[in-house]
Amino acid sequence: MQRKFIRGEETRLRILRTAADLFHKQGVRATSPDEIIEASRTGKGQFYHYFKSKAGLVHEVLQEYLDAIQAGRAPLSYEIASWKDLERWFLTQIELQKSYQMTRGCPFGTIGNEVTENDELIRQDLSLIFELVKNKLAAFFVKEKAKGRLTRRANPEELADFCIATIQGAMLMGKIKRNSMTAESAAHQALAHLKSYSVKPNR
Amino acid sequence: MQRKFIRGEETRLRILRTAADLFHKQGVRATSPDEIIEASRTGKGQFYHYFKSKAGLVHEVLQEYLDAIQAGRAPLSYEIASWKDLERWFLTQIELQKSYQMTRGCPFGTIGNEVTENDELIRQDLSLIFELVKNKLAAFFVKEKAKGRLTRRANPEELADFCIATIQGAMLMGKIKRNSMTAESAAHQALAHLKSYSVKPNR
DNA sequence: CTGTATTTGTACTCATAAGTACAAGTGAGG
DNA sequence: CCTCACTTGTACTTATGAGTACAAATACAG
Repeated sequence: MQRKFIRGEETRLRILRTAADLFHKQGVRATSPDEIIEASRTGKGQFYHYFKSKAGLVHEVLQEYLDAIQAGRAPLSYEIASWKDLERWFLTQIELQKSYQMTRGCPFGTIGNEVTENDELIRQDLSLIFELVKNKLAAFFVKEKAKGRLTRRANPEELADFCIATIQGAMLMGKIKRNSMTAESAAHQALAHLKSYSVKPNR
Repeated sequence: MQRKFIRGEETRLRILRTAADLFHKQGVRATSPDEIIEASRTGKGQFYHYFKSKAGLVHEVLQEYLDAIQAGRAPLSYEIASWKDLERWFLTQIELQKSYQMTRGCPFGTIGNEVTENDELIRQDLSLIFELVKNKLAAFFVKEKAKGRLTRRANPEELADFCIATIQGAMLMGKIKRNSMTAESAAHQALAHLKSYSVKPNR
């Protein structure tokens, strides 16, 4: 009895993906259920059958992002094993943004900026995502440090947070200016700073 | 005939300020004219008498921010004449954020993240604000460089953009995590990086 | 081939968003 | 003291947002 209820699962996924895309494009608030329903070629029936509310859908969208990052299904790799990987991590995000002609920001940042005190659950979902990303970045710095390739001063978590903050700011500015140059140069500045912690191992 | 039509100007300002505060708190999209009207203790009549539409109001709010920065009426100083000033520029923004218990981000970033392709005018208003800020920051780096206190490599505009991107990202993360620590450490990292361009003048 | 679980479609509801229409009030200059 | 520009109040209007109700279709289990 393996493949049961597949039809519905596909519908659910179609709604989820469409919603994620619209949220990324224009934010949560600006996206109505009706718009998601039309873009996903479904109906009210399905929408509220598979999701209990719009807020519930947002939660599931974020959950899916989290899972994707954990499972390596995200459009960029969060597994950093080298400085080259880290550079890719920065630049790929801007490349993705360019693929939308700089009209979008980071999907998480976009949603994050909309949260108010009434969206506590959403805020926590986002916190979790950023926590996960931070840990993945910090893991790299920890390893480098263990190998004696980072100065004693370097604090892995702090550096990881710095990476996230910079790329978020860079992408936001990129979207506002509709121009990738400042985003790219901010990323390069950040990378230069990070590398300044790097030292030649003694042996 | 100096003081004529003051009553109306006060009403207009009250609406403008209330709107700015609500936009900062919860974003533009989440703020309805009715909410602004109620919070400013006015009425529909006044609202549409003094502003042609909600979009027009947003534009005027941003215009007012721009003027305030130019006139030095902003809640933080954008006139940077020393590294100390620059540090203050970074940290004051986070202090302001703390005064709202980390429930808000940067007023410009908050609005900026909401813009879509239908808000071209608003996007341009924001671009102008950031351009102004960038120029003020860049002016400092230009002066330092002229005095031989920055390495030849240092590109003032690029450094200014880096400042803006970092503080924007830091404040966004601060809001999402509802916690100032990462924002503060990101700001310190950024400052450390900027200072790394600083050199002792030869004479 | 029939009953039950799942999936889908359509019509309705109720509140809010954004704006209009227009009447009435206010107040300074002549 | 009257008039006209400015200011304010209240009642519509029309569209959209978010969700409910419920019937019909479909699909597999036995």
